[in-house]
Amino acid sequence: MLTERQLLVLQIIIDDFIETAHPVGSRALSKKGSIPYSAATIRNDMADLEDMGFLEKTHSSSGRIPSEKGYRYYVDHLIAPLSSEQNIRIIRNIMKEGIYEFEQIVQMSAEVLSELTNYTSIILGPELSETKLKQLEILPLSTHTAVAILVTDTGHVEHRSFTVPGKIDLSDLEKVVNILNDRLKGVPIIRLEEVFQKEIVGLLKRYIDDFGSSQHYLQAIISQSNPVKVYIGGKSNILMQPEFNDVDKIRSFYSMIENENEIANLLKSKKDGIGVSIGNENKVEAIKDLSLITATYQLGKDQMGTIALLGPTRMEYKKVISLLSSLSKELSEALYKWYKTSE
Amino acid sequence: MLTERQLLVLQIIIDDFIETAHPVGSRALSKKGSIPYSAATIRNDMADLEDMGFLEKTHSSSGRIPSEKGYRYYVDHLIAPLSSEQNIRIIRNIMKEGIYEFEQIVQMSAEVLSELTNYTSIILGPELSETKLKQLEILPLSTHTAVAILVTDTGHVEHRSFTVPGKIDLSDLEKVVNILNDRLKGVPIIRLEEVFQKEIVGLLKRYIDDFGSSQHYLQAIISQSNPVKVYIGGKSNILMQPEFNDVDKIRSFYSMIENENEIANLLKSKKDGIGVSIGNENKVEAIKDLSLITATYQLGKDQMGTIALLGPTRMEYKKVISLLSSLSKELSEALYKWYKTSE
DNA sequence: GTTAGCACTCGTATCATTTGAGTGCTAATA
DNA sequence: TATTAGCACTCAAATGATACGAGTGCTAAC
Repeated sequence: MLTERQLLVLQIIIDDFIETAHPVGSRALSKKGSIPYSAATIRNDMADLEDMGFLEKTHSSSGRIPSEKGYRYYVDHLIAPLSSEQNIRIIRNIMKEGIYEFEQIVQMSAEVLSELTNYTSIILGPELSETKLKQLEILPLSTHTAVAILVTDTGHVEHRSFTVPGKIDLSDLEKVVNILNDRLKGVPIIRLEEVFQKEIVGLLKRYIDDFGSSQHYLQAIISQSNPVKVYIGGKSNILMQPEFNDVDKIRSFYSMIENENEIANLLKSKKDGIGVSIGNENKVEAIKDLSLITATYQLGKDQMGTIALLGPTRMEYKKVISLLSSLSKELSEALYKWYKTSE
Repeated sequence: MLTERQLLVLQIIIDDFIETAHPVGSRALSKKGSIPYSAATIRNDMADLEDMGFLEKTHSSSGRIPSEKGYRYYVDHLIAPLSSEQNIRIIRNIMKEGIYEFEQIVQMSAEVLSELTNYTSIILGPELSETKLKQLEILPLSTHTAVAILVTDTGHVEHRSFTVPGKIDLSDLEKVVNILNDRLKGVPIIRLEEVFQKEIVGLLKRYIDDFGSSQHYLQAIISQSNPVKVYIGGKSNILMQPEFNDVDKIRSFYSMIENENEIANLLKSKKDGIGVSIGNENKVEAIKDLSLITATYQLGKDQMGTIALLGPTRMEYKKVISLLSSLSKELSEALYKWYKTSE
């Protein structure tokens, strides 16, 4: 369907445009020597490629720029995964310090990723669906206040302080904590509230004198919204890209990127492996002129997190894809080592 | 030194410029009716005010805009603190939900503050100098990994996971945790490391068989850098201001605002009460054309945090100052109630 | 002391013109 | 038949002239 030469032309145009962000003209291409045909020949192919929807013009006598369909074809057929010894070296460098803390390493990865690409990186922590409660503690801080701490088997810690009207009865508190731990340890985080309601409320009512007044607080602790953690790196790096030379674009980008929920939803639905969404392929309005590359990483058996890069549709797909797939592999490995003895 | 009329002119010009962001001309002022003098008279006063350095021109035949000296005078002499029933109502609304968590309330305050003003708000958590250790826990997650949790008397929780090469000996761990709690409870956070070195290392060496190999990990837990928490609200709200219509300005603003350390340093040195730094009065290069209004709030006896708003020098000083002072008062009160029983 | 009047300044908006990189099409060439 | 050269045409962006308007400073009159 596409001749050899047309493929070549398409490829060169996209490469060129990715590099320069300027429309690519036939004459300039021919002169640059990366293709041994005359401007006229290239022009013919360009016209064909435009008819087929792979290229576009910004105005009637401009050079060509890739269409989204063009990028899609490019990503699907024209890029060979880069051998990425260099990437791996960089990534190993992040990892080698020894994982002191999962969150730290993720944060750092996000920053490096963005630094390396000048796009904005987003990392989603693992979904909590399979995470289980390891331990629950409630420490009294004073007569009326206490802090509840919730630890999962992945080492994730959540805490919440609260204040109660009456005095805290220390022996009651101990009883409550014991019962809670007894019944809730090993229960998946997302089922905590359900189990609490079904199995524990009744139990506590029998054992604790004035349980009614405390139920509300306990419930708040247990059912705390457990959003997936979102790490974003280099929000301002993306401003280096020429497509963000427009103040309005910056505004809408930032008001999107600051809404973590939206971002989490954006990424949550991604399936395994590398995913590429170009421009309007994205369902979220605010990034319909950006591209999103996602990769997943494994944590334990069933848990999964997502790494992503958000940049202009004119993105260095080759580099980004290889970088993300390296990183996701390394991350999975490091986390495997870290958690393998947990089960 | 300044005539009544000159004061009036200065005041009106600044008010007008704050509102519109456009240079103010004599004719327009006179016509608007807010001052009962002719354009010529106003012009004379304007010229005098310019000679004295309170006003500036953007070019030889433009209207006047306030100079930094002008803003300074305005802030120091021309604004009467707004009676802020409305502010207080808004703020009370934030507070009344009941403080479930200090951090949550601070975060929320920051956002509301920014929403109300369209500037960027910054809140510094309390300095930890006077905060004391309430409890230290180390929970094993698996044979090689554990998570350490550190709770302060203010209900602040820090945690850190780590992995050790050898197996974790549970009875040793218990001993260690007991010794640590025994010796470190009530010790100010900033002195933790010192006390650990002086009093505990020796002790542990005697009690624990293979203490040498674990010392490193314990140390890491205890001496974790305890930076002051920074909450920033409405990073993108400030883009609404017309002075941010320039992409380069946005770039430099964002690369500053994303460096939390720099911001923490910027605010840490502020003394009690309300502080106003206008333009070049700021020592940090990146905000030399912005104004920073700070207020402090109290937490307990000696601890102090800072609330700030960062906006263009053309800032609604009146509104911002009253808003900040109301909020700092409310925050201090709320925190007082919250922590009063702690000691 | 205040104001009216007037010449002057300068940024901004508008419009015509030029320039240059690009295109499509046709005819010549290999 | 596939490629290339040539040419007329298009359009964005840069340049420059012009008009406009909001502003100023200064002087003289009130």
